[in-house]
Amino acid sequence: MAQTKSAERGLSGATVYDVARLAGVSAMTVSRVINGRAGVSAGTRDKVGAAIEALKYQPNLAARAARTGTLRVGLLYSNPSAAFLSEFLVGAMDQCGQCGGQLILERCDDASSQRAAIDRLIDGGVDGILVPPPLCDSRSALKRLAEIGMPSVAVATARPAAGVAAVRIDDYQGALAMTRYLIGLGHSDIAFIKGDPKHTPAQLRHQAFEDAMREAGLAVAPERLAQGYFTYRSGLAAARQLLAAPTRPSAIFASNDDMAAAALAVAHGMHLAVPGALTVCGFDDTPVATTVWPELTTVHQPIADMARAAVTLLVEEIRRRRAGEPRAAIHQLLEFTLVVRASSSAPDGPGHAGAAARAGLDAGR
Amino acid sequence: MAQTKSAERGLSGATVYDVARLAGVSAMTVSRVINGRAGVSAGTRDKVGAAIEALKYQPNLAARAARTGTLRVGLLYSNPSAAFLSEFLVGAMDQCGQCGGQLILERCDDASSQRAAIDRLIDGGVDGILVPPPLCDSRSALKRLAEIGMPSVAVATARPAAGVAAVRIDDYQGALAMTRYLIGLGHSDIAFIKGDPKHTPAQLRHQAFEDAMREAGLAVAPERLAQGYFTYRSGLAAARQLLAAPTRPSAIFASNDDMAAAALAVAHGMHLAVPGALTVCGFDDTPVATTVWPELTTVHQPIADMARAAVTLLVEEIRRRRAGEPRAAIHQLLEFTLVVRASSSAPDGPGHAGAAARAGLDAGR
DNA sequence: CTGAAAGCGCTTACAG
DNA sequence: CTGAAAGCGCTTACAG
Repeated sequence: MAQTKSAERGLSGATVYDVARLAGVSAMTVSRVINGRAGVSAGTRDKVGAAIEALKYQPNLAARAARTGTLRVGLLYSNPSAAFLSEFLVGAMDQCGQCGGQLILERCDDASSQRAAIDRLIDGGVDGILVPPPLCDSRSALKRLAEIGMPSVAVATARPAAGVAAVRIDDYQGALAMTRYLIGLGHSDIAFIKGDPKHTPAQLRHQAFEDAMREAGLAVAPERLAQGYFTYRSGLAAARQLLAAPTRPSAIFASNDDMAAAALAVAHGMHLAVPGALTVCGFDDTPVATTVWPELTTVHQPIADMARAAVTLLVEEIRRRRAGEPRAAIHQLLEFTLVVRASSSAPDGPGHAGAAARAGLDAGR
Repeated sequence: MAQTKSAERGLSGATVYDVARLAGVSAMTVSRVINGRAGVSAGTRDKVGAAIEALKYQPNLAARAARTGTLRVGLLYSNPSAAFLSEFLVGAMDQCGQCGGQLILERCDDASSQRAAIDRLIDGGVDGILVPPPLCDSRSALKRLAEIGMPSVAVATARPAAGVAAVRIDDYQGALAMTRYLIGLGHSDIAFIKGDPKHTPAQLRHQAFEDAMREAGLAVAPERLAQGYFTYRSGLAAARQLLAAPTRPSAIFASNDDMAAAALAVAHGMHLAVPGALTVCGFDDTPVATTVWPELTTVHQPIADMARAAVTLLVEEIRRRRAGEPRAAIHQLLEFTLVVRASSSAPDGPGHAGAAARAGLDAGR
């Protein structure tokens, strides 16, 4: 029995006491160094650091949690895309693991069950709550969390409520970059599929599209705009409508990947070569972007990193609450990436070569 | 400070001692009842149970882990579908939470990094490893885990290696049920898109299709079979090939949802109404099944439940190893469900009405 | 700047 | 069938 002890605790069974003995200090001091607390001389700090290295010491998170009280991080999720959820979970678990926190999942499907789900998390003793989309855009959910003073972080909402911490990319800049990229390729007649107006990113993405077009001196005719709702099916209808116009656009920018995938399906149905006859772009870089063919040019959101950042922000808010300090409510912006894949190219259909020529972009032909 | 104590531990700050006092027993006995250990009289058990109820007592997982040594469950994942991963994570985290275990994720992208990923998990001190697809079909990964005597559970592999515990659905019965359902609808000319031959479920699903057809006295012409690789793109090519045959089948059964979604896209491109002119079915019930339009009839795998079962099996294997008992290597089969959605119906194309009539199924027209 | 002591809530031998 | 005691590895007041 006794000989299995070290095996049960990974390869290095070292404890604070082993480190303390080797470094010639007390366990207390080791603890102080590990937790980066002030009031340790540089020399002592180095000695302890060396001992930790030598012993390959890793703190026992369970023991720490027993003393400190485990940080319980609640995650309120609601029918999100599986792609978003899996990446988000990977990032959140990773960061929770780093700080010995425990992640507790609670699902709520419709708005009416939000309150119940929040109550279940509270009953479960969570110290703070992560609110990914689409819940992060729900006024009532956020309001309830604020009322009970629960530390919380909204993730990927374009216009976070004041007073609530948030992590997101800049949807406006992302859509601006995509539109400028298309214009740079030589497209001047670009259609846009709008997202669900209830989700805040939809508005910013649309606004950025219009602004980038105006900035380039390009017009956006009403028939180049279609309303979608972020679903594949709504993308099907929107793309059919856009491509039924008397003259066809040379590119379609859909405000998420699901709708872009639908536009691709409609284009194939009309025997339009993508990207030759029609360029199609999405937003989010979800797995569907690399599932469909050709793979989608899109804007990548670093979801796992956003989750890690959200956990870090939440832990800080929890600390502040315990210390009696006011909320920090930091809004953190992460970098997006424009990912160019096979679904976009310079326009080259019969009606578009001229446009490209006018823009002086196909001089090489 | 002291008054925040109970707040830090959820609503009920009760400990074993509180329960013990109320029940008039010792903390030890409470512990025994909680852990379902034998050697407690029915009367005592009831008293303790009542006290737990009254105090809304919830065991402090961190404290338990500090004493027992946290169970560290490794999850070796490798570029799986996001849909699979998110559901799997939800189930695995849930079950790990129940037993105070900690889930540690390790990603390995290609076969060459498998060994390194396994070593990282071992260095991280995991007690056992969960192996979801496609890694569960990797001989080398499983062999390595067996060599070092690491308790492990393969998930969703159709033919688990002997000596390794496994959780799965019966792919053969699932594909048999789907084929019989199509035949029952009146289809007699059914095409099949095979999956990646490297993945074990692919073979069983194909075999079941052939067997169900034979059982009904129906022939499967060579041009009704196409090779796919579980990807959307391979499904596109396979469906084009199947639908280019001189006579068209009335139904296509793809051995996963991604390929069925591709078949749908090809059908739309050929202006074939689904399900009117062509029935399309998938397998797995991933989110794409409800993303595309019409939504796919498919076979549902209860992935979250499979993850829960896998964690339970793994914990048991770990216990056996610690107790010096031999591996149990249980193979657990979970129920699948045939989910009928809008992509399937009785055949009613010009060439197929006759077939249905012959089967006596459209007497109502 | 550093340490000896007490304790987090639970469970594991060991007794009865 | 039941319990008193010791201890998991860590950290938190309290001293110096």
